[in-house]
Amino acid sequence: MCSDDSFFSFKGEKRGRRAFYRGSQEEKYEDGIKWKFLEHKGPYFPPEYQTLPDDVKFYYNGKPVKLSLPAEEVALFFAQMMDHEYTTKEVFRNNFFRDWRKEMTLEERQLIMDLNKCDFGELHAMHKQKVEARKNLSKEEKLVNKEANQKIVDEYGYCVLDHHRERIGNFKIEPPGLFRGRGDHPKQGMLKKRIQPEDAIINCSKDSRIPEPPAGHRWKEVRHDNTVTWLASWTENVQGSCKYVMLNANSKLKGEKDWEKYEVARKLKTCVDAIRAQYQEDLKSKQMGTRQRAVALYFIDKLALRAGNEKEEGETADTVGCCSLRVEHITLHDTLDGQKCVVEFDFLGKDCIRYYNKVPVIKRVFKNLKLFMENKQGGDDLFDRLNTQLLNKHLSSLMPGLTAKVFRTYNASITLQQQLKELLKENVAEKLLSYNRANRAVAILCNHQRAPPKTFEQSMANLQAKIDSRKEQLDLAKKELKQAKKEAKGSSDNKLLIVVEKKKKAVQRCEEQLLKMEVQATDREENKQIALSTSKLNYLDPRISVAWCKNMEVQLDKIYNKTLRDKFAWAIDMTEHDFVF
DNA sequence: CGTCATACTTAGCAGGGAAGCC
DNA sequence: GGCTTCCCTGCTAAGTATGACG
Repeated sequence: MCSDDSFFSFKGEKRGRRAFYRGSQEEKYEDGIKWKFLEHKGPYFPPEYQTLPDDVKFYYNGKPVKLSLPAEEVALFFAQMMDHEYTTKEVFRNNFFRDWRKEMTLEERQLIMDLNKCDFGELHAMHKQKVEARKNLSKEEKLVNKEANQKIVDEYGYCVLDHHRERIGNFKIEPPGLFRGRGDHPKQGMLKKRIQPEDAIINCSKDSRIPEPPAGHRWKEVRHDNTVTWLASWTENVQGSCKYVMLNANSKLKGEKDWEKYEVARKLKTCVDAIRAQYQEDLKSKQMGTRQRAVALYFIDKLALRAGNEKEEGETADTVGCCSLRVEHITLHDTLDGQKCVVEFDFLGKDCIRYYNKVPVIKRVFKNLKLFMENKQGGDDLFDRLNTQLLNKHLSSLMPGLTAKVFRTYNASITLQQQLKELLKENVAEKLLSYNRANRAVAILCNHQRAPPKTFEQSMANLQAKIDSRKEQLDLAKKELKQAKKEAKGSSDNKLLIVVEKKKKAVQRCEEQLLKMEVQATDREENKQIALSTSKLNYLDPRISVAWCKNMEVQLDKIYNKTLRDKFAWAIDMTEHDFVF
């Protein structure tokens, strides 16, 4: 459907892909090779557990019990979380208690049989005290800590990859603790064990200085695999999944990958019409599987749903994406609020964020959905003949590199571009508001939510109070101006004329400040439950924003903070004002 | 051909510090 | 200059996607 012509050199781009390969030795490697040289110091391990002071005691059944070191460490994990709601949850407590008992000695295990008889009060109090003490450190003490941290970053936070010194993203091994899943996670409260060097695999060049394991330890393995980008990995015990130490987003390798992602999405732009025509056609297919695929694709395209891989039941919270939708997640309405063929979605997506939406769909989709739901229970798969592998196989046959998630990237970026075109404004504050509105339209499309800030109501009220007082001030300033004009009228006294000018300026300044605050209030209110940062970071082609800033004469740092400017350095470097996504 | 493992991107949240406010 | 607010950064969980394996 779409040819595989290279996507180099687009309008509005100073250079194409070559921008990443300045210098003669920096040509792109053969397929799958990620680097030729990689050197680093290995991951940084968290400090060992320090036993409790003698005066801080754990009590069981009212009696003080001196716990063994491993049991004590895990007890403290629980004690530290006691202000949090999930230590009251049944699943959390049970998982914790089961794993805690595994760390106990035989005697401890025989004694400590009931979590409800455990008193962590002193441990909890000690923790709170420590937090408080840390907060109250003097400026100098804080500076000392900061410098110590910086030393760790300097030593472990960088690697050398093909002649470039690069920042590592997460060079610290995750410390042990109690697993906190999102939503109703069946494994919440389980013990996330301490990782030892013996658990860690190191990846680096053969000819590099191999990182030294901490004294008295050895690595699980040292390998030299240049088809992957990670520097170290370990297996996490709660879910049994692999964790990786990887480069920072501002690295060349990550930037290149990011650029490629957006190029694939731009490629989709050139053939999305044909793909849409195709799935419209497929809605009529005689093959049930093809029709299901077409409906799923319709959702993914129109609603920016995620692909929806299968998940192992009981291992994670019950969340779904498009392909894994169940009958119980949608309700069909022949008519609703004056609209025809409305599908009501209600399901938990990634991170247990609720997706709730009422969407009118085309008739053929509606009829197919009715068919798919026939003779099924709520818990049955809506698309029983479809999974993400089948879907992606189909997509990659339509366009090289096309997968389900590309639609999210494409629709997010194209939405931003369109919205920015429509929302044209005069002054900088308003321009930024319209940028945020465009950003918000994308965040809504992608269902990027956040918990309303805890202090939201209060800070909103504070802002409103400020607006009110500024209004009063403005009224006053206007009156004064009027008065000054009156006095100056007919007079040629220069002093009076100067006063008039002064008052004019004051009114103007007041008006500007008022407008700024009102814009801020609107922006904040509209943003209450919406997270803009996720789409900015992951879905919006940065070249759109860079070009917009150039055209609007808005400083880039008004929309991108330092981290984002670093991450998108490639886009800042290559984008001209006439860039079109 | 389904299942599992692997690698990498996407996600929201907490805590701390810098910026903004009076 | 002290206080509050809010933004940034780090953290790590939770997705997507694909290739190996039996």
